[in-house]
Amino acid sequence: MPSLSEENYLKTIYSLAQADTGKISLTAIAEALGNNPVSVIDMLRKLSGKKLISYDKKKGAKLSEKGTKAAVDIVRKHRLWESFLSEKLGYGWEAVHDIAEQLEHVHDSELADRLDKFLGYPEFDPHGDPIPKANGKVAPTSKTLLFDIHPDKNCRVAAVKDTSGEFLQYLKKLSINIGTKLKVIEKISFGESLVIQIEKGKKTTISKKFSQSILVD
Amino acid sequence: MPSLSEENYLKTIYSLAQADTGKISLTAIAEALGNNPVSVIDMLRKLSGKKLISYDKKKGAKLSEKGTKAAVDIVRKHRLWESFLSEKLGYGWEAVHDIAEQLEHVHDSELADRLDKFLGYPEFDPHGDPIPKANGKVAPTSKTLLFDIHPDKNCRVAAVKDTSGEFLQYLKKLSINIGTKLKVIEKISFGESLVIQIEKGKKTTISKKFSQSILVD
DNA sequence: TTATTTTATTAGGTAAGCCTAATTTTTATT
DNA sequence: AATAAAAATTAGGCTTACCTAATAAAATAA
Repeated sequence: MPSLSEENYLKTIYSLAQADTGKISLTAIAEALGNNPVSVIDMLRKLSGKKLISYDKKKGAKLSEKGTKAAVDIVRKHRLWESFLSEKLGYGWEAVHDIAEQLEHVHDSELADRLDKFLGYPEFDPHGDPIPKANGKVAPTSKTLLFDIHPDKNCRVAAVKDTSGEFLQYLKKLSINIGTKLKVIEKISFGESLVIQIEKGKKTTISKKFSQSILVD
Repeated sequence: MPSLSEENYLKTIYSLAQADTGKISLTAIAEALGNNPVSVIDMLRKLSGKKLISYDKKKGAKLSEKGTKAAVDIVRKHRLWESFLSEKLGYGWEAVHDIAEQLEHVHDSELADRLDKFLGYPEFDPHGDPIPKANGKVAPTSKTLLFDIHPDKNCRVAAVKDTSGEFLQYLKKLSINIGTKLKVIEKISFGESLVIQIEKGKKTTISKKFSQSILVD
């Protein structure tokens, strides 16, 4: 049984793979987890040893079949718990993530399936992400340009189309990462800019060009 | 915020205090947790440093006000989750304990209260134990040990003092649940065992130890 | 009271999962 | 190709929460 840390690494590698931004490098994982790359290399070796991933300096990290299974399982639990927190306990969508991050690590062979049944087999979590089925099937996520999102909708950064330092620097400055949740507040026709809210915090105005370089789902 | 381990120590000290078997010694705690007494002394010093307990070789361990609060909070979460698992997810009462042991450590300032509300403010968990209220009040248990019941008296299983899988498995085998009606047929002085009748059915001989792990009213 | 057993404690060690500092390797720029 | 920058890696350390082995202190039995 993977440890809590191992599960978090698997989950992170899984979402980086989903985001499809090419090679999953040490630094990408380190950044996503807020860890030091040194810690990451240790863990990748451990996960390799357990045949949950393959890792190669050149090719980066990649989940094995076994690792994918484990990761999807965690994602399933995460999204089911998010649904529970939102639908049954009345939490707002911005609150559910952190609690589900804890709940997803609870181990029991029947828990996810019972919860799924109790919730009426929901298709999507409160953020609109598909909930993996018990058999491991995940509905494909269609990615959209941030620019095309309608106001008041919540979304999650899935990928970026620009890899220039300038662009990434700006993302960093705004604390936007893969997985960061955004809400489109307003679309300003004049000047074609967008007002967005980043995670739970600050509202920021971004340009059309910028919003067309970010893919969300 | 106490760590997972710290929380487990607080909870253990709390239940040893409830059980009221005198001094809460190092070895008693070690036994309850399945740890080495050496590990226990380390942790007790740590908890003392945090003013969650007092510890003295002679007097044993004792929760401070702050520690009691923390312990009751964990017990509240544990019993609420047990109720959820039993009532909403349909788990059997022997299965809920282990899962609740994991769920009780999920941290969120509102979670317990929201869960409580969702469950309709239940008074007792599936094992018949009172669920502490949000203000920290715990209903007193006016229950008697099955062992102390006089022959020929009828009683009803109200709670169990042992939540080990082994014990609960045995209860299951005897078809004893919360609410099951028992009649004490005979108390055998030699060997200190008890002959009881379960519901209207079979007569069974049980050990002193077993009869001291069942609370009836 | 002395011997024995139980309980508490010290000393030192381990694994997991992090870290900083320094170094090597790879990639990008001039 | 030479140089600079970025990424990967090694070496060594830290904290938490455990452990064993050895010793001291206290309680119990002879």
